[in-house]
Amino acid sequence: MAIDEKSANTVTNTDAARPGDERYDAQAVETKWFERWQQDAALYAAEPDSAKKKYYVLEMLPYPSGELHMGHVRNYSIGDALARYMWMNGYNVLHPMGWDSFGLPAENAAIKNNTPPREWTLRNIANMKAQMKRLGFAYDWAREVTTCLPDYYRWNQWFFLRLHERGLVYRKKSKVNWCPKCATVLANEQVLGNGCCWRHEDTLVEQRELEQWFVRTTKYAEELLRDLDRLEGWPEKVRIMQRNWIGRSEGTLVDFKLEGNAGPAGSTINVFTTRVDTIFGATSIQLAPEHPLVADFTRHNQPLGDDVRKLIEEQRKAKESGDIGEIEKHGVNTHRLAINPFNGERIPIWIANYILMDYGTGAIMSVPAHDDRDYDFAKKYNIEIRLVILPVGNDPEETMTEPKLPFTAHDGMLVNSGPYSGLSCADAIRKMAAYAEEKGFGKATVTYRLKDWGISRQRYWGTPIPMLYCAKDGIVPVPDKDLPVILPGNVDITLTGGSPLERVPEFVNATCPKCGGPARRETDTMDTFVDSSWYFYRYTDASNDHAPFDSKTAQYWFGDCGIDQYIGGVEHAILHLIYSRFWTKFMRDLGLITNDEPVERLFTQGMVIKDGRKMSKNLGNTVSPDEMVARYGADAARLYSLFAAPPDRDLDWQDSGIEGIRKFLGRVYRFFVRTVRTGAGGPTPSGLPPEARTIQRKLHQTIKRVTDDFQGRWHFNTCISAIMELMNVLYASEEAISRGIVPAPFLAEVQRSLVLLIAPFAPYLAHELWEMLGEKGSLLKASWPRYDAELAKEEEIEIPVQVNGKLRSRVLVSADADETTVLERALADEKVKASIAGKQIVKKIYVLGKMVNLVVK
RNA sequence: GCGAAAGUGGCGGAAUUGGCAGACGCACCAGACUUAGGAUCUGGCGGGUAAAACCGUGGGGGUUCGAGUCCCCCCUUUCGCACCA
Repeated sequence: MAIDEKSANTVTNTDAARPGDERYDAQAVETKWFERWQQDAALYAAEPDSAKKKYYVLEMLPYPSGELHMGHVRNYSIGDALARYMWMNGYNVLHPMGWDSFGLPAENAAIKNNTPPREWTLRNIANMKAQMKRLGFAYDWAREVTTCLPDYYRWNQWFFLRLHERGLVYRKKSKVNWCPKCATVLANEQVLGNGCCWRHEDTLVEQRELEQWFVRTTKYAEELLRDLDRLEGWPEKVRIMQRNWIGRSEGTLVDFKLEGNAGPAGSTINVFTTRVDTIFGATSIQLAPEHPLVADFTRHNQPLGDDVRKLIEEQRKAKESGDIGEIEKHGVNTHRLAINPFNGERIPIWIANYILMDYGTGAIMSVPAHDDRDYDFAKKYNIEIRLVILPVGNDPEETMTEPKLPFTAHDGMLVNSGPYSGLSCADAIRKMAAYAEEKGFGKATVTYRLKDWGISRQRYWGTPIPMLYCAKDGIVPVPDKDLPVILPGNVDITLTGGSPLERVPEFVNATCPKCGGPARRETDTMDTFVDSSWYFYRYTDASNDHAPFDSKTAQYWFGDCGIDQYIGGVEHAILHLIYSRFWTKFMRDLGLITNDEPVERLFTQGMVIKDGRKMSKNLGNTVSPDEMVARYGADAARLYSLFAAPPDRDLDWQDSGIEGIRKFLGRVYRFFVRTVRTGAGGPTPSGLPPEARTIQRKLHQTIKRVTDDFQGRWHFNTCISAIMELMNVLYASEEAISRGIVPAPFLAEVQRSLVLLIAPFAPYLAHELWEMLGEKGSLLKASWPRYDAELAKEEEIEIPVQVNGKLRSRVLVSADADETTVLERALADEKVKASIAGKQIVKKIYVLGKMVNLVVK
């Protein structure tokens, strides 16, 4: 039946022959409210207001692929429920949305459909925005950020210039994936497991060295690591992942001189080790195949050069296929010697496939007795294994006896180590590092796994890097006044080689701002992670055209601790969230903001699974939000995505489940249709009849459960169960209600509270019911219901009685009954009597309000 | 290999602090209403039994009056990291 205000507000036919026919027409109701909401653009607007407490709730912005998927719906349903809850609690809520709209898929789509990336992207945005609006998400669209538009990306360029001024961005040669058939650069994701191009499955991808721009994220490595301890509102999992990614490692750098004429005169091999205490046990040096010295060794040694090339190839393949770590260890002996600076010993220099050039110094001292990998290698090539650490421990049997090799524990004692013999490992590390530093051949140091961030992309659809190359003045930054450097349209992005922008003379040819002569523009664009590193600051002041944002405004919304609640997928635990943290620290040092961290609380929601696998287009097991909205309505789709599992866990999508939610919404609606009496307000009378008291108790229990979950653990699935239970109680009381036993003002209070409770989860239905109740004000401005602990209390409770820990009976007692009374009642119970007959009670346990346990013998 | 999370009915899941295992929902079964029911309302629903007893939270031990929850060992799944020197 079609819903209009008239019929909804009328006392509905309780004597209808077929009560089930009062069906909830979700489409009609949702369309009505959808249209109303479209007419009020400022519905969810927020402005800084020092009189109110702010709350910044943010969901990760989507890539505009064209369609929302269920993962999005779930993510935004969580954030929207929270935003609405905070609104109803009187907070000044900032809840924005935007588009992470640069990136490769737009270029692929352009090639496939012959559509310019910009057009394709903006069309997708329009579609997804419409989907979001139809789902009823309460975003302040006036703050929409679209990263591919010049009013946003000009500030990427502005930040790039600031980084450049501070030496935080630099140029370095680096390897990129290059497909000879495509004649272009590939992203890592476009290189298949077998090392071939995704478009040419028979063509091996090559590595090419190109000059690229790097952001010096490592400058903040220490702070990024240290501040992780402060992020108590983040999942431990994410903090661990970031800690591992940063990969701080304390150790010692030691120079080994080359003997005789090995290598260029006076050259040394710089080794990084965390175990300098084992250096007297070093029996070889191992170099990464790509170590710079290797070229010297192979220059006049053809066979060695061939072997090294094999090692390089092996390593590269293993890295690409992801099973580096499992490949068989191989190496070649250079037959050169290096000198251990601690004891003057000559040890052979090898080149090995298990040494990585991009960690430490690309060279290690090999101590087979005390390292698993070195041990394997030494066994294979018959290199000496020399024990220099003995175990010391609580067990005298083990102490100072020869351990099973390799012995890798680092709480032992040194032996065979000259003057250091007898020291503990920890002491030896300190003393040996100090000695190395004093003698000038080494020092204690810290290395990180974290690398500087390469941001150059040989791609079209990204932010142009604002740099110029002048024959006379070299590398020259574009002056601020010339920003933005606009990304040209009408660019041929078919894969014919090189960066697409190189083929646009109007773009490439520029004038040097220093000398006025001709200059060539940088044709690489920025990694899209730059866009998402600071977008949430832009939301605070999205249309600012003279700065990325106003500092004061940003300060209001970020406060000291950042975004109050950030919600997104765990797949962004590392890259996006490390870059964002870096960018925040950089902006703080720039004086733009005062917070040290961007996000105070982070919530990572689980994936949406169907038929046991992640929902994805490739697997063909997707569920379309549009279809769900058309069949069940937005409320049902949202409610189900919250009901089916706790939000931090994976959600197993079942079509039959959403059906159940649809029924529930109808049940709520029908209850209102049958029971709402207009003008039934007024204070709830005291001394309610028992039928009403039952409802009141359940109501207050429900408010408590839902409120507690919002405040704490966010298990919205149990919130919704609680509301369902309340509905069940109301249905059970329907006779009392229709007979007028439940006082009308109290019933009105129940109805009002019920609407407020479901408002964060099912806004369409909530608004319809709110109106049905005759409420005029905005539902978002209504106050969240409060519970009264006294009213929530049960008057009578059922106490289970156990005998020897086994449930034997239950007794009903008043809630304030004391121990004596409860035990008396328990002992008087027939079933209890029967099970303790002939036995002696040795102990009586009563847990207040919980249970009785009688221990008998 | 290292680290993290998880394992509960036919299914999704509840049990927040050591205290009635299976809330809520799906599916299923029965009843009511009905010209009709794929609507609606009500009831039932871990295994087992005539009813009880008894058994039951991946497996095995343990602590406790009492364990899904705590401790030890093991198995499985998922995720992250991984020759990181």
